[in-house]
Amino acid sequence: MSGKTTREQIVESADELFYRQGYEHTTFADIAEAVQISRGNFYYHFRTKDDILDAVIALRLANTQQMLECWEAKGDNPAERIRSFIHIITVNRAKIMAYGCPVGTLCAELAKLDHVAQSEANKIFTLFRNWLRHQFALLGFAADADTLAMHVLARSQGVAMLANAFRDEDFIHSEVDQMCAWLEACTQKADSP
Amino acid sequence: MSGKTTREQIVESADELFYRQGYEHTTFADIAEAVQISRGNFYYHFRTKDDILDAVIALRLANTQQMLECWEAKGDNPAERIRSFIHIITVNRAKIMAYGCPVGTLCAELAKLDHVAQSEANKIFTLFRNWLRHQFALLGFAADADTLAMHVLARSQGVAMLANAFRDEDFIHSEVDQMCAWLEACTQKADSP
DNA sequence: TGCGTTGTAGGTCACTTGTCCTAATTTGGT
DNA sequence: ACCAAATTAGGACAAGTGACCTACAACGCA
Repeated sequence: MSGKTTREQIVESADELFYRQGYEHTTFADIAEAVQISRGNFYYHFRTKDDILDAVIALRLANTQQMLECWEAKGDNPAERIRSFIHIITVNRAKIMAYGCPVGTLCAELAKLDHVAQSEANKIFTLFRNWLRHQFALLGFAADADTLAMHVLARSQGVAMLANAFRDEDFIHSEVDQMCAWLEACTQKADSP
Repeated sequence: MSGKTTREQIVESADELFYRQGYEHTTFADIAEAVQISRGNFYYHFRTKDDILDAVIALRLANTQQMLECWEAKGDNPAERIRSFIHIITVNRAKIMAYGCPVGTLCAELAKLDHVAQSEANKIFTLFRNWLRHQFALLGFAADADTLAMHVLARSQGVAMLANAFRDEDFIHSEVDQMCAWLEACTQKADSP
């Protein structure tokens, strides 16, 4: 059908299901039905459920890395790149209102399960963190770059959390606008001290 | 032993376990062991697991309501009360780093499970939201009171989320300080326009 | 064509989970 | 002391889960 291997299909379906239903609540039967293969079959591709989780996290890490590199490659200035990050929430608002942030909700779930893959999932956060820190450093905030990066990350997470709870699209736009205004004020302060 | 009824002990233990392990991952056996009663027994007190969840949410709603009323009763001005809210994160930082925000993580989990108690759990958020809105209204932000309330709520959620993922206490203090400074700037702007 | 590798299907197994039932025990009022 | 109600203990049950196994089909290569 599609040019993708069965393994890839499993990982992508699991990725989507883990996002929509959570890791623990997603069963082998769910994934098997989504991929339209026999239950027993995909023990050929993955030995345990944790192995699937590892593959899903690896996929998300790769996709995130790629997205960040894509933004990096574009000729925009760092401020514009940070705005791209902020607008992830706007672009994905429908899914975020329905299921929350994929990164945040996964890390939160794994923390509660005290799962071994916790640290691996957190690397997705670290990817964003380091990338944002780099952008802020380019803007001249050498000392505060990491603090600013964490600040942007935190506000995005908070917006995703409440947008999910209240299913409020106006709130998303309001907060995104505020964050962009804050960023504007930041950069102006850095330009003319 | 303690003056509490078995039912109260069950609800309190379930409350703690749901927070630490999540709702779905907590089993009847877990609760029974924590309360030191027979598994079969507490079907006398609760017919289903959902019933326990309802009771836990009701308890959290009551506790939250009481905390807010307590702050309301104190002679502090509204700005000081909002600061009390912000400092919940500081006071509970150990648990938040370990398990995240009790309200946020529960709402997020129930959203993924598409659970019927979703709307009930969200009422805890609404309690905070309305209370914060009221404080901002008292400060003179009639039109923007709700927006400001949601803003404070969102930032707190974001801090809790990342504090949990990165287990970073310094980050908590840094963000709390920033929020207090932001609040200070807000109120000064309102006082002398 | 034949054969070894790769992939798939369906069934099985041990275990856990929520739910329920019944018998025993405790408690409180008379 | 006695009895009815409230409470508890322990086990039973069906459903669902992750994990595993073996037989069969498909494919590539000689």
